[in-house]
Amino acid sequence: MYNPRNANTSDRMTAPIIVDTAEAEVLRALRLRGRISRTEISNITGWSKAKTSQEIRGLVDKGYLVDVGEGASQGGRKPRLLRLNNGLGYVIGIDIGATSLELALADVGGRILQRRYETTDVRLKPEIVLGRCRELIGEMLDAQGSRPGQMLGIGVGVPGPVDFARGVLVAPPLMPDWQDFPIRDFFKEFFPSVYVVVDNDVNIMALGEQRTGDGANVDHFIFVKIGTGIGAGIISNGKIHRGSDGCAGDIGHICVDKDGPICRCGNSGCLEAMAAGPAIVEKAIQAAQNGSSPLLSQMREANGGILRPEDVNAACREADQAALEIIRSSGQMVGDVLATLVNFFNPSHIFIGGGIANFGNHLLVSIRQAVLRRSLPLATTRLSINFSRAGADTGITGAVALASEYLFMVEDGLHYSF
Amino acid sequence: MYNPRNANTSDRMTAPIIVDTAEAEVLRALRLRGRISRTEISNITGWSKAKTSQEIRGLVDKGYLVDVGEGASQGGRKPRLLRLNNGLGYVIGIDIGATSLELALADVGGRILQRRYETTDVRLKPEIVLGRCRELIGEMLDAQGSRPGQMLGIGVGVPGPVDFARGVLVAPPLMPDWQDFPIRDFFKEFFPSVYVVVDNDVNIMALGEQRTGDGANVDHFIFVKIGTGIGAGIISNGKIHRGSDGCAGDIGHICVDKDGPICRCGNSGCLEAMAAGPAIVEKAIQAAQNGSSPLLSQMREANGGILRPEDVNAACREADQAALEIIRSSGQMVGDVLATLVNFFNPSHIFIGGGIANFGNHLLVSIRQAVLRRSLPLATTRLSINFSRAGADTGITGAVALASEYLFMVEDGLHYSF
DNA sequence: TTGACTTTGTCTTGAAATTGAACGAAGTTC
DNA sequence: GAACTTCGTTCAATTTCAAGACAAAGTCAA
Repeated sequence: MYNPRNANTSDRMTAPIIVDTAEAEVLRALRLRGRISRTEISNITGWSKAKTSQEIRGLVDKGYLVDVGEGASQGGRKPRLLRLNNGLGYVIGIDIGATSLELALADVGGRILQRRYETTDVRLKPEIVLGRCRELIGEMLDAQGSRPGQMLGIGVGVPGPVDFARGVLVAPPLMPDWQDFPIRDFFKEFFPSVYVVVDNDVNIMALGEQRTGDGANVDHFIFVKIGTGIGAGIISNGKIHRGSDGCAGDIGHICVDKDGPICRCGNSGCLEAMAAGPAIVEKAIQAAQNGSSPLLSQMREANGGILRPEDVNAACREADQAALEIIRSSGQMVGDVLATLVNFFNPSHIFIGGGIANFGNHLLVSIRQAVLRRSLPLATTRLSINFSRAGADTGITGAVALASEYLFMVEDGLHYSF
Repeated sequence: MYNPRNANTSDRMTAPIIVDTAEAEVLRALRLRGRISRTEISNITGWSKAKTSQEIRGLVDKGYLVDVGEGASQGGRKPRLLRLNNGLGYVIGIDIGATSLELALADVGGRILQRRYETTDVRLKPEIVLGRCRELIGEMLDAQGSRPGQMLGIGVGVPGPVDFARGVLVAPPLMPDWQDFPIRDFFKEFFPSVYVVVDNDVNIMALGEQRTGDGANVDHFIFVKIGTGIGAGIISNGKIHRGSDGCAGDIGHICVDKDGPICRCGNSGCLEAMAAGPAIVEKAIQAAQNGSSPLLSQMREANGGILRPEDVNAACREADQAALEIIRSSGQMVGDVLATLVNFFNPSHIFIGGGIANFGNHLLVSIRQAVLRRSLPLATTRLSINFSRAGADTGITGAVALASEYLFMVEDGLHYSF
């Protein structure tokens, strides 16, 4: 195991672009709109036209903003629209899953320009997995014809509890070798001028939903990932709620049945052990064996004795009763837990994502039913529960968003603008 | 029932004292410390000594701040300490419980100067209960020798879900007649220049814990009230989390046993129906009847056939096994729910308050055990679970804190300073 | 006691930040 | 095509702010 005493983990994140408070406000206004005129910025910030004009000239001179032509007239002279200079450089998003590795190279506006996908095993040593990430980053930069210094930031999502301030994993059940491994420094060694942000995989999905999905402008929502494990990303007041130890949202090990099967965490009857991907497969195999589902049995034989969650999904589409019951039961367990969380947290939206998220409406309906049955009416009348539209892309989108989140930093070091 | 169409509910709260951004910063620094020198304010705000001096002169001239003499020397000239001018006026805190009414008159610094306590029945019409509050406020002001205009704000805590922005109760199970009743306007009619803030009773307890209890400087905590009902106040990032409909923290109706007794909310096996005061009494009566606790039986006879939660508590102190088991079982149910919430929210502290909160360590120990057994180690290693030190005073303290919370308002109307 | 050194708070002054108003450019509307 | 709008810049006037000088009050050690 990695020895943390040898690590030189940098507790302080450094952003590549330092701006002053006024510039940060312009950038914040910019993010609200995407493309924006000077007059609009003046209205949003409350500054005089003179100051706004001057501030923007500074930002354009530094190359952070570019003029992108005229906008529609409001009854007078057409405004000149500005946006972030995409030529400023690139950011990298990395989504590390239990069995896969996904990377994207994007411009500072968050538009993805290149992607890489590979299968891997996260139980391997971090040097191996992250080393491969470094290689792939190099590949993408080369393909982009990038000059040194054009890569500005890296956002990494990992499937385990993260101490966000230090950027390390803490007691990750899935990947014990990663405990306290200084992910940030590992990348910084190769790309010294780049800042690196590490977060939980579900948190980045929530961030992705907020930035590029239906979570925009939603104050309070929960993003639930159902895949090999189950986890939640919490947006409270428009910001990720990480809790006091950075492990908020770890709902996979909530107890749903005291007499349930033993989970890998040691307890019995955890939500994850009863409703996530492996549990679904397990039940499907039983159904295939005991003859209650000839279809699943047939699929299993065709697959060489193996069943995957996708097969159960396919069986659902064929209206296979056993498969439907498996999914319905998973949805109900997830929904029962969510009902508790809805009463407690009162979000306006719940987004479901992860590998199981494409399982069509059977899953969604049973989740909704369970939540509505057990939550307070006041909390559910305006509650929306839906799949994340970004689907399988939510993770990588969020990783890119995480990277661009900390691109600009206010000089006092306390507040992040973007 | 009150007809909301006739109401003229003012959606916008108006604070009696409007300050500019700079003044608000001084007041914020003041709240951090209580009494503070100009130099300290200069350090906290980052302003030059000149600006600080000038800003404070303005606040002293307006009468908001007063000089309270010299502080201890730091090796040179003694600083002159400033604090909020308590002579500025009074605030009123009102804590409305299911069966009781508690009011306090405090100075703007939150120091309670007078108190009133009465039993009532909250199921009565709001005009009756709130009318009595108005009378008691008048009494206290008279006793204080107050001039008109000296009362600045009222903070009201009510036992039900509150739409905080509008200051009205929404679908309150305990008090249906209060639905949409314009509490704010009811007081404003009598005290026109006063602002009124209404919030859930548990939220104000959380606020009280944050202001005058052990919750100071704690970023994320949950305040759990166990009394006639069970509810939670959530502090996320130092602020009350009210959720998207204002009903966050309503954990009393989380299901702990699908086959449990019917709750007044209509569902079965709610935490509140199984572990709160009435359930404890119910179990105690059974124990008294079936002979498993001679002590409880004896107490019941002495009380004229009635048992109260306090009696069960007293029996616990006498090591009565049946009583201990009742409390242990309540604690475990509360703890099981809290375990879920700890995994989800990852607070660093949980404070237990309400009528059952004086039940000594038996309750606390069983809650702790249940939480530790079912929560993630990472979330519990630094978690503290304790009774609220303020005890029975947390509610009224919080109501006063709520009133003083919105005493000063920044002129842009968006940010509250204090 | 005395003299050197600190801390606190005020005041003055010059520099920097910010605004208001004027103005030209560019469009719309009737 | 005249009158009115909107957009953005320029420049002088004003406001804001910080640095530094200074006086007051106090500590500390010889």
